[in-house]
Amino acid sequence: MLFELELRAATEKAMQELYDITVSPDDIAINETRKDFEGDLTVVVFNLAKLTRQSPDALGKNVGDWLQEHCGEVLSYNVVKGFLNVVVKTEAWQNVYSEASLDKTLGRVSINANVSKHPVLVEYSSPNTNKPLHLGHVRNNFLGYAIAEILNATGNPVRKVNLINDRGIHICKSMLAWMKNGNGETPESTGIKGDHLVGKYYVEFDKLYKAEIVQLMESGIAEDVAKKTAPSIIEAQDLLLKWESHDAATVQLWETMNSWVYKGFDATYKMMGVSFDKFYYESETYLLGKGIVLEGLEKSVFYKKEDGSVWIDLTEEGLDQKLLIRADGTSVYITQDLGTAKMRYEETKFTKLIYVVGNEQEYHFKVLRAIMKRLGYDWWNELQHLSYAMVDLPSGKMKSREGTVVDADDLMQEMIDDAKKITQELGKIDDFESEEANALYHMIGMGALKYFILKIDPEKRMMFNPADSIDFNGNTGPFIQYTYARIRSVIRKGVQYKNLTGYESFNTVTYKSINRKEKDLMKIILDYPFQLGDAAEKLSPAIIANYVYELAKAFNQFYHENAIVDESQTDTSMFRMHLSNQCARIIKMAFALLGIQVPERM
RNA sequence: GAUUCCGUAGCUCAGCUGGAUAGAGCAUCUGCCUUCUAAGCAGACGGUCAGGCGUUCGAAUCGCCUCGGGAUCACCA
Repeated sequence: MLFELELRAATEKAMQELYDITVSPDDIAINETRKDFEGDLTVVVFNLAKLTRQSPDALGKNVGDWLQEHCGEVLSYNVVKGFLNVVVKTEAWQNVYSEASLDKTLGRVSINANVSKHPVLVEYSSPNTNKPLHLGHVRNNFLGYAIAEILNATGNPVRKVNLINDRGIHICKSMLAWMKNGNGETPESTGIKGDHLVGKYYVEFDKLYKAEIVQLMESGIAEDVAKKTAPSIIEAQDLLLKWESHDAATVQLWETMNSWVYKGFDATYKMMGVSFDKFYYESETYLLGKGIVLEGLEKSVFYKKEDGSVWIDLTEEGLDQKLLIRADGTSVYITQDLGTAKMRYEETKFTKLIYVVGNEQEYHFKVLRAIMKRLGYDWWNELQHLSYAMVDLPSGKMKSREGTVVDADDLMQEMIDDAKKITQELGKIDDFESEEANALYHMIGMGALKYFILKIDPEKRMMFNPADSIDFNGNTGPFIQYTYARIRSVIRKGVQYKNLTGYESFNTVTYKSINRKEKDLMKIILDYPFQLGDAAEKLSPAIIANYVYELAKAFNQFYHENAIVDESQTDTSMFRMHLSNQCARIIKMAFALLGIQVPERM
C-alpha cells in the first residue's frame, strides 16, 4: 500500500515527540480506510493509547494534529471510535501517479533492486510419458509458467525447466500392450495424437492386468500376491530390466513411443502457451544420485544396513528413516532428486530452485531439504516446494488408469469452441478475417480457462465440474479481456474523432478536479507494484488475478460515470485518456504474467 | 494411529502477519443501450465465517479441543 511506510515512520516519530515513547514500527497497525469513512489510510490507535494511558480518541486527535502539521502529504484527518483516518493530499497521489506512469515497468524494478545475477530455477510440468496431460497437469503448467513470469517481473533472472519422467515401469506397460495388440499402429497410421495413442495402450494394459488379478483371486490367491504375480506385470518388469540392460530392440521401441509422446506434448504445450528453457530427462539423470550416496556415507550422514541398503535417520527432524539405495544397489526416486539438485546448483548457482509439484509430495520435499541440510549444503533452504492441491471433479478424484479424467486437449478445445459460440452470438467482430477470428477465440477460451484456475489460491483444492461450462461473465478472464478491449476502443475513438493525441505525455499533475471514481481508480493503479511484490513473495499468481479483477471493476465503474471523450473539456478528456491507458497497460502486463493475452477488439 | 492442509452465502471463491457493519462472481428477481464496446453498470435477495472453549479493548484471522473432508507417513515414481 502506497504511503504505508511513510505513515508508519511518521506515527513512530509523533509518538516519540509527543509522548517520549518509543514504539516499534511493527506495533503500528495501518490499514486502508474503509469505503464508508473519509480518508485514505487508517492508523489503528488502540495499542498506542494503552501505552500513553489516554483514550484512543484523544490520542488519535493528538497524533492527527501532529501529522497534519509535520507531514506535507497529509491534508486532514478524522478520528472515529479509535481509528485515525488520514486523508492524503490529492496532489501527493498525483505526483506519485505521474512518476509511476513514466516508468515503463510501472515500478517493478524498485521492488527488488539488488537481485542476484544467478537464476531462479522453476521446475514445472514434469510429465510421465505414458499418457496425455489432464486437468491436474493443466493447473501445474499454468501455475509454473505464471510464477516464473512473476519472479522474472520482480527482477529475478528465471529459467523454466522441465524434468520429463521418460523411464520406468509405467512406460513399459504401454510398450507391452502395444507390442501385443498394436498391430504396428502409429500416430500417422491412426491419425491419433501421439500421447493419446500411447495413453490408449496404457489403459489397455491396465484392463488386462486387472482382469488377471480378478482371475487369480477367483482361483483362491490373495489380492496382494495376485497383484505381484499377474503375468502381465511380470512381463512389464522383464521389459524394464531389458531396457536397463540396453537391449537394442527395447530401447528402440522406447525411443519411438516416447518420440510420439513428445510430439503430442509439444502441441499441448503450444496450445497452453507455456514454454521451457531446458528439458531434463530422467533416463539421463536417474543415476546421478550415486555420488551423493557415497558422499553421505563418507560423512557418516548415511548408514549401511547388513543387506547393503543405504539409509538416513531423520527422526530428529520429526521425519522417518528413509531409504536411499535398495539392497540390490539400485537407487530410489529421492536419490535421483538429490543428485539432480546438486548438479543444477553446480551448473547454475541458482538462488532458488522452485519445484511446482502437487501437495501429495510435501513429505518428499521435506525429506529432500533435510538431507541436503545434513550433508552441509548451505543452499538447502533455497530448495522450495510450490505445493498445490488437487483438482476435484464432482465424481471424486481423477484416475487416469480408469479413464475418469478431464483431458487437457479436450478441455482446451471445448473452451475455444465456447468462446467462438459466444463471440459469434454477440456479433461484434463480423468483419474479422477467419484467421484473426480464430486467434481471438483461442485468446478468449484460454483466457477463461487460465483465469479460472489461477485465481484460486494454489493451496486450496479446487472444484471443477465439467458439466457446468466455465463462465465468461463476472469474475472471469473474458470480463477482464473485455475491459481491456473496451479501453482500447475508447482510446482509438478519442484519437480518431476528437484528435486527442499526446494523451500519454499529458501532464497529469496539472489536472485539479479529480472526482471520486477517478481517484479510486488511480489508487488501485498505484497499488500494482505492491501486489506484484506480494505475489512474488508468496508465490501466488492468485494475488495478481484477484488484483486485476479489482482494477477492471474499478475501471468499469469509472467508465460508466464519466465520459472519457468530451470535446468541450480537453483537459478532462486528456486526463481520463491517460488514466484509461494506464489501466490498460497494467491489465495487459499483469495478464501476461498469468500467460493470458488481451485483444484489441472482442 | 501420527503428521499436515482445508472447512466463509444455494454453488465457485476473496479476505487470514488480530481492527470499524465479513466481500465478489454465479444462480434468482428488478432497473439501465438513438453518448465513448451491455462479455458492462446499478439495486434486491442470500451468512451462527463447521462447532466449542480460551487469549485480547477487539477474533473469520491467534491457541487448544471436537466434528467433517483431502493428502502423506513405501525397497512406487
